[in-house]
Amino acid sequence: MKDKGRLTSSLEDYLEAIWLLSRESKVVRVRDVARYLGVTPASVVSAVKVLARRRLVEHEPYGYISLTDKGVEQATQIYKRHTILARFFRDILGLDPNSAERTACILEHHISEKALTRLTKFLEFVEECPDATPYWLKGLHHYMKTGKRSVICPLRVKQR
Amino acid sequence: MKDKGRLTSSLEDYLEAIWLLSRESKVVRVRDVARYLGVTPASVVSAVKVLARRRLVEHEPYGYISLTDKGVEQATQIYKRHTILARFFRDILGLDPNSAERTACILEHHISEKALTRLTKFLEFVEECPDATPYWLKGLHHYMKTGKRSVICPLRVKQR
DNA sequence: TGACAATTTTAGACTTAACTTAATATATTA
DNA sequence: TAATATATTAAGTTAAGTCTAAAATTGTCA
Repeated sequence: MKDKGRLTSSLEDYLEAIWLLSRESKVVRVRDVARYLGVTPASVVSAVKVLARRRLVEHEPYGYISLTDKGVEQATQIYKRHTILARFFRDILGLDPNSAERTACILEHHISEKALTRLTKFLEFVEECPDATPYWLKGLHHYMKTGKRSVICPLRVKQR
Repeated sequence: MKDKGRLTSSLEDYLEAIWLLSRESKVVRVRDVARYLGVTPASVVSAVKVLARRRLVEHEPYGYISLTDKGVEQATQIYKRHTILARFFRDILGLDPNSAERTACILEHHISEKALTRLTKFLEFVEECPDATPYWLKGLHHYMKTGKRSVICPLRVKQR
């Protein structure tokens, strides 16, 4: 039994779409996915075939598409990658929401589990610490905007 | 005159390789690139053709490969993306050097200019501030390792 | 200098991925 | 049950990235 490796970006998009749609509609049809992703139904069918071969979705001809447990797990992971990245670029790096989203949409297919874990911890560290934005983060955002360090930040002066 | 859009990941790798090799060897031949990237010379030739069509490299048959100004500029950009990402994942997120490198090698082909700018500013903010590691970063690293916040960090307590 | 070795190029083919269109098949429902 | 919506299949396209094998060129050195 060979390991099938990671899904392609495209297949991840299909899986993610199915998952997202199934959270709103109870049932997901080929047509829904096609509309959502802006492709023809035929494309969805062949993608679904691959996903089914990998036991990520179940699909009987002319029926609904449903996720297996494995499928849900993997879709969840993809979506988590997406949200973590979006939050990082938006809340930490101060990218506008649209750019942050677009960035997340691309990078979510390429970031490793290891890297994601660190990013997650980072966000946790920032967002769950005090209930307000940490001083240093304010300093960062001020620096991003003005190029100057706020007085609050550099408590320590270059020694020598 | 249509815009040609971004290079593919693969072509970026070729361009980057040529640039890197030209910093050590004065001249770069097809063979060098092939060895460096682990592909056949034939593959290099067809890649170089594409790069030449885009005026990123110059190459007369059976001759050396050299970068145009545009090529240098673009290669430099790619490499910058690489180093910024590697530094971020290594120095900020505390990923081991190998993982950080691998992550950078992949993401360098996908991150947008906008996102990179922010990341750059972030590193600048951290690395050029005091001459030592900022308190909060120490706190972050401590948190990454132990899962606990150091006493230094949470000065502010949850108010309600 | 001339032949052998190394290198480069070309031609052709292969694989994979991701699509499409157009025809056919199945469901739904008015 | 006929019309409509939806799904599937078959076949083809485009593109990227690679390879092998043969041909062309260049470099070297006895």
